[in-house]
Amino acid sequence: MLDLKYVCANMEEVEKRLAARGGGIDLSGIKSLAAARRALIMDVEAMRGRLNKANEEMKEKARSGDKVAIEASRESLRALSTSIKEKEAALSEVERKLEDLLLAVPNVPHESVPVGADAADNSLVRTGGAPRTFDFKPLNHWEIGERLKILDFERAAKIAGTRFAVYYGAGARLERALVALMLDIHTNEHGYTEVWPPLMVNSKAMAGTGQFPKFFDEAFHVTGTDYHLIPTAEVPVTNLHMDEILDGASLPVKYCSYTPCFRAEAGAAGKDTRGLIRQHQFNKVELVKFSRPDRSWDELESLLRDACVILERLELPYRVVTLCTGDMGFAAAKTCDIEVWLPGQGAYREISSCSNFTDFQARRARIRFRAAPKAKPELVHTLNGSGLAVGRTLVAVLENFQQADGSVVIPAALRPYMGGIDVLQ
RNA sequence: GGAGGGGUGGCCGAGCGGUUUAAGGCAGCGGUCUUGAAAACCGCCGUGACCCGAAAGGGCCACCGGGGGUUCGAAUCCCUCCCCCUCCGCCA
Repeated sequence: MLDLKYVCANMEEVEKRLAARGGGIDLSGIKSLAAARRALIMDVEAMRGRLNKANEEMKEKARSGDKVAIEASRESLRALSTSIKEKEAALSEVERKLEDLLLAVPNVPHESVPVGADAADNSLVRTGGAPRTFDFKPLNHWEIGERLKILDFERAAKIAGTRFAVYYGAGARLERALVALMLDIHTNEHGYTEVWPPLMVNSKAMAGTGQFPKFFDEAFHVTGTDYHLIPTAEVPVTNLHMDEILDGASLPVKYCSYTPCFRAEAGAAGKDTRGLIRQHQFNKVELVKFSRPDRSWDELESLLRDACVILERLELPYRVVTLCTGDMGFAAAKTCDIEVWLPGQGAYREISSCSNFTDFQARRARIRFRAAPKAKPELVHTLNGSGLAVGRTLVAVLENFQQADGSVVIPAALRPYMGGIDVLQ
């Protein structure tokens, strides 16, 4: 959520910068509602002040036991009290409308974000590692997985549906090894605290990070409850500090969290229908940071580096791109994607998305900090990024380390986690 | 699932319709005293919206788990929801 005062004071500027995201965003309703709100607040406060004063006098009358005087005042005070309630009802209606509008407005892109319409306009930051050359035609990961009998999409469809997978044997082990490797690196080397959160959250948490109300249909919901399956650990972990005022000295707070993630993929019909790339359920190790506002852009850089380390340890070629205005998510001020090279597809595919949300989520979830012990609370900046998407990492390992005979070599960094398995065959 | 007991400021804890501008204590901050520290004493010590002001600051209103109601007036009474604790039942 954007700051109402900032929006009203910089209407044209905000509209112009939001327009770069594409899709018309009309802020005019916000300005008029904000003015109406201010007028109503002034009215209500003045009336309440009068009522409070009159009640002080009532207190005196009650003490002196002057029943006649009390009865005389009662009539007019009842009328005042009633009109206050009416005015307050009007005020809360205006505030509700205002909030509905504000909750639907995306974050303002940072100055450094390239303006563009879609993924084609994203800008390359750098590449890491070079794609290996194959002297045979590299297979897709689902072909490799099915041949090795470690992936089974048909039986997954039988028990669940499309966009699910079953892993067997060394495949299941590989998924688990990747999770362990990622968590070990982030906790031991990068200073993150591991978090194991609930996999279902309430709608307040979903609103805090920006999934609700706008993207309700992209999540799975538990019928008859206010529980919603998390689409990413970002949701429970960021909202851990909802309604809190953090000690400035504790920042940055850095969490990493392995969780399954659940996504309805409502708008993705026909996209990546085969394989592990786009599943209703997938594992992810997520990095989440709470930062002082003046440090958040540096924290985004280090978050990005922390995620890249995993790819480097796994000897997987990747590149980093900055998403353009048209390709960014709703809550982000800036997003850098890490894309891994997939020889089976002959393409770089997203494996991590690292974003600075500035104070957008913090305002929704009321996550603040005090710069000094007696200072006024300020909103923190929240950041997060995948470190990494585990299923897609497994895809990358299978495709990049496949051999001509159909086997897959386990990258050295992963072997300690594979219980003696060096090659899948 | 059943039966009870609770949710008050960073924490503990009073309050049970108008002496509350939320008592008191702890922690924290500033000061006096002291060579220094401790102790003692004094002061400060919540959040948010809105108004005035260039600012420093001042004013005003709201907030005692959330929402609603009764009343001239609600932390206090009523309804409802949420959460926590204890016991019982069931259970991975």
